[in-house]
Amino acid sequence: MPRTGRRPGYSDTREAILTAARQAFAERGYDKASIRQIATSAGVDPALVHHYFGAKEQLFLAAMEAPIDPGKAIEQVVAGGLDGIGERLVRTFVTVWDSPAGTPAAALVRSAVSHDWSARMLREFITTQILRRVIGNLELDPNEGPLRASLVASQLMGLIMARYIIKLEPLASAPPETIVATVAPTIQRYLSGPLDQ
Amino acid sequence: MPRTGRRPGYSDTREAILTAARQAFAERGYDKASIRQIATSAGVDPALVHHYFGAKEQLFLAAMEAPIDPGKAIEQVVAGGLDGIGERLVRTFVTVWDSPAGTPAAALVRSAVSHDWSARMLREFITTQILRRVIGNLELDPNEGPLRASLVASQLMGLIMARYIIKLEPLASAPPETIVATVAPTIQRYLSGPLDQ
DNA sequence: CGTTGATTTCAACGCTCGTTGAGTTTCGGA
DNA sequence: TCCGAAACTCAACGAGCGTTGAAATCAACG
Repeated sequence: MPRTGRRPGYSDTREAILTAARQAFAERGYDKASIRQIATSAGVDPALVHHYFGAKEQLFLAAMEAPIDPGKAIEQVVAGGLDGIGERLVRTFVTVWDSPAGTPAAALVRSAVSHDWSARMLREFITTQILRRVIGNLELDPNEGPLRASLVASQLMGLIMARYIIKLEPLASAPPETIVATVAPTIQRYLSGPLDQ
Repeated sequence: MPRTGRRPGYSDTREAILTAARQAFAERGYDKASIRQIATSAGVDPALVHHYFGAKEQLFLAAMEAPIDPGKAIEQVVAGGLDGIGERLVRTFVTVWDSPAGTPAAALVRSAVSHDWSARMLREFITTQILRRVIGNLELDPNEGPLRASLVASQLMGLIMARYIIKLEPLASAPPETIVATVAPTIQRYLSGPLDQ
């Protein structure tokens, strides 16, 4: 029974590592997530992780790459135009975050707070992948669009922090409908209301 | 010229360590801030930090203890009653965070995301030191009060994240008055408006 | 002036981490 | 069937961390 060398039969090790990495990054953030623990959790030697993905940063990028693609969700939300967009956005948002798809996103947020280039990544991601599309599709006034969009981002990031990271009650356990009912008007006003009232 | 032993003359080493610690915790969060680097930044040996404050957790507590006391600020904000509280709250909030007093608060937030008991601390702090006082002083309906308060917390935490941590533009460089004008109505509605519209 | 205690540094322990290079096993095409 | 490449592990390096115990120096009080 060899303890080293290639294993017999088909093997899905690469995906196993990615899955373990996503969960680790989501639960602990970039810095606290360790390659050694990711390897253990994938039933593998740490060196194998390095063999497949190279340095830790590249593993992080690989783990984030596939699962985060908000393109279709944004299109659906934005398709209906400004009317009722607050409700559609918040409902989609909470649905996604309450689902397993929220895991890698949580990883980005957790990492962004303590890690400099994770913060840069998140900023780039938010602006180029989300805000820009929203602004473009909604045809907002170019003078006000960016501010409106970043206000939306601030409320949604606060929702993430309160509900999923800090777990502030009663927000953390409130049913999705409560969140939608209370937060949607804020988003609606940030996008379509007068900015100073 | 001795390299060890007590230094001649008066010494404010204890305070120097606390100052360095506050800045380090604020810039890097609990985990990444290292005692060795705090010591270096205070011009001191790491062992001296331990001599004065004990373990790292106690140093963190000591660094947070004095500077964070929102009692008076809250009283002023709340004193005027529900009318116009959104504007007063956001203005006070931004003023404090734009000032040096924002440093230790940023430390708490940064640490809370990656560190479990920092998150617990921040949650306790927000609920007992802030939300409870706000709810009590404003005499909110006990059924709605906690939800209203945690919605306020979510928007304010999102503002922190977007403006001070991620530095999302144009929010990060917007003048305080813009923040007040745009965010205050949200806070006002969370506190005094109908919850579902 | 001598002694006690506070202040400060030094050297080291034990730990975890990311990363590396060499070695071992299996697969798959020629 | 052979052989190169892919998969995989082992052992180790070097760095940084929190923490510790002992020693050195100075201040203060009798």
